[in-house]
Amino acid sequence: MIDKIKSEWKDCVSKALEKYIGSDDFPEPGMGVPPKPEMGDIAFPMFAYAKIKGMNPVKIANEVCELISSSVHPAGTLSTAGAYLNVKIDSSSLFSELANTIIGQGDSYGKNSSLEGKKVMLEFSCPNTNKPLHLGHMRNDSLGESVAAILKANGADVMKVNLINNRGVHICKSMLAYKEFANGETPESTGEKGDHFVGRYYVRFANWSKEVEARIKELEDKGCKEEAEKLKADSPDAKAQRMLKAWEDGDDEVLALWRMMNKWTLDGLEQSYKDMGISFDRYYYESDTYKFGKSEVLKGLEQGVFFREKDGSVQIDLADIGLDKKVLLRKDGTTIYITQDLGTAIRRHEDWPFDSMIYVVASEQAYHFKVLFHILKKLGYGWAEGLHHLSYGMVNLPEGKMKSREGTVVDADDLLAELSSLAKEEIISKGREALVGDVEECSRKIALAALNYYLLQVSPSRDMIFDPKKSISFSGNTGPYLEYMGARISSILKKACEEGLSITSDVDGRLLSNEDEEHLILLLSSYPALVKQAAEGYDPSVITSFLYDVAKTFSHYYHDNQILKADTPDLVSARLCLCRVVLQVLKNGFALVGIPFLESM
RNA sequence: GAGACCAUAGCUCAGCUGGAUAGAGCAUCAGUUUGCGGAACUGAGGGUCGGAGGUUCGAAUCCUCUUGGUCUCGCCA
Repeated sequence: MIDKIKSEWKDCVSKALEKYIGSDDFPEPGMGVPPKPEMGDIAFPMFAYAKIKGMNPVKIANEVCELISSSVHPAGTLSTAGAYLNVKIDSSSLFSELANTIIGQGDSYGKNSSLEGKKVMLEFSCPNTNKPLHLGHMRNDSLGESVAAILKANGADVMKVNLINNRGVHICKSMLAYKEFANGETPESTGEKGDHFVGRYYVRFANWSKEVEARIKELEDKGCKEEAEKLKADSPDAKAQRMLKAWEDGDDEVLALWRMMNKWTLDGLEQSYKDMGISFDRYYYESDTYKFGKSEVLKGLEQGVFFREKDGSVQIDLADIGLDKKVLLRKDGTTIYITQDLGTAIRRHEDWPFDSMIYVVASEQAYHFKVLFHILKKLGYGWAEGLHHLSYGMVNLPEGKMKSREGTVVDADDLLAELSSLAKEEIISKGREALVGDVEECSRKIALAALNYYLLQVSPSRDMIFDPKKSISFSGNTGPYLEYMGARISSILKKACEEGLSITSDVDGRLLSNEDEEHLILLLSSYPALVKQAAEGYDPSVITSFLYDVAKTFSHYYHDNQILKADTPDLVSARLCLCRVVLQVLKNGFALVGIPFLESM
């Protein structure tokens, strides 16, 4: 609706300029937004025409303004400010139509069909089965889940997939430590969450390995070369390598242990996903795809896309994209990371022929994806053109980077629990337990809002600093602030119902004529275009900043204007209707960025 | 050495398809409740947009160079 008005005005200005300049050979008028709302809603700078006419741009603005004003033009008021031609849209006259649209479409307001019929596969999270999720995964998961929601809102058919990294020598490490030290304990027997249980053994392995390394060095220093060699041959790392071999050879005992521990971790991860409101449509496991990747590489070798090095390894020469050679199969024929990813990509396209596939993966893997996409194209897969790496920066702590060795990794479950308990304290200190009903559930939803909003409001490409203690405050520009606005509006609407007022869209929109009201109307009507924009850039921050803008404006409005006790019944109705549509749009936006809506908090 | 990404207020971040006086939040200081939720609202101080050139009527935004940071360039994943 607002787009239509804008383009009408653009045409109008364009036509006026044509008349004024006396030819149609001039640049299209640029459109912007004036710095202050009272100056208008659309701005047309006239600088570009100064040169053509050889005239002062301020004069041009004034004369074009007169030209338009004196003839038929779209609804709105023209004014000039320096070299700018500003249009003030009569937004209150838009309100009736806007309110009808929003109320009529409800949860669908903002959705569009620009990606109708497009199949988009979205890969994110991709944990390994050695350890629980940490803060880095949370950024990944927030982004993945949000981009999926945004693409869906644009009509795309989205398939969310997770690739579980459940094979390799690192997996052997936790298994080995378990075998060595567990004495048969299980997550059930210790009451631990499965992923944390397995993670503990992974850490145990690292310490064990370090101890043995130290002992080897000690022996070497003492000159006991033989004993040192003996210990080295039987070191934890050597054992892990042997276990990997046994595993790939199909050793029953190793496989049984792997299945058991793998399940423990996956059950734990599943619980975390559930807590974080994350879900997947399909899981892929590296254990299933690596062999397929190998056969694809061998096929490519036959086609001459790859070559076999003298030592027997299979490689590709990437000179055509300015890169070096890259190994695809080791000389012993075993696969590496990229081999598996090749197999996984091809298998996925067979399973579900997507138009595009987005990998949500940290920016440190940019090289990997560049090579991967290139190889798939070389193999002749046309769909490889639709592959995209949505790269995001690291999450660092105020003290610096997270390091598992130094124990500074922020655990996802712990963080969520900490945030929930902060929220709970807040609820209790305000004495709102009775109001919110299920305190635990409400706290969790506040924690999720805080987390998702914080993670999504930063541009994906940037590294970010996350201070678990300070960065997530519940006041200011935060997820809980947005939830709070939702709760307050809900509360007003509830009160209105209790007072027997009906909330309809059949109101006189012209009564909504103060600055905040006009601003809100324009904001709400711009929402559908932003949903589209967010999808084009795979960028949830478009939505988060919009939501903040709406909440902030409403907050100000609400503070300065009475709603239920407005001067006349008609004004009460109009304002209630405004509340209702603001709430609806907030809710719709929340759904795109992982902010749970709360009626009370 | 090569490439990618980043640099904006004390801190955390917006703004970047070129437009008017560069914006939020936190922190600091000062205010606002006889009103529907104070997790709120208002105001103040705080900036040579890393630096230097260039393009342009106009540059935080585009180009070049430069400085600093992070990451990558594994037969690890």
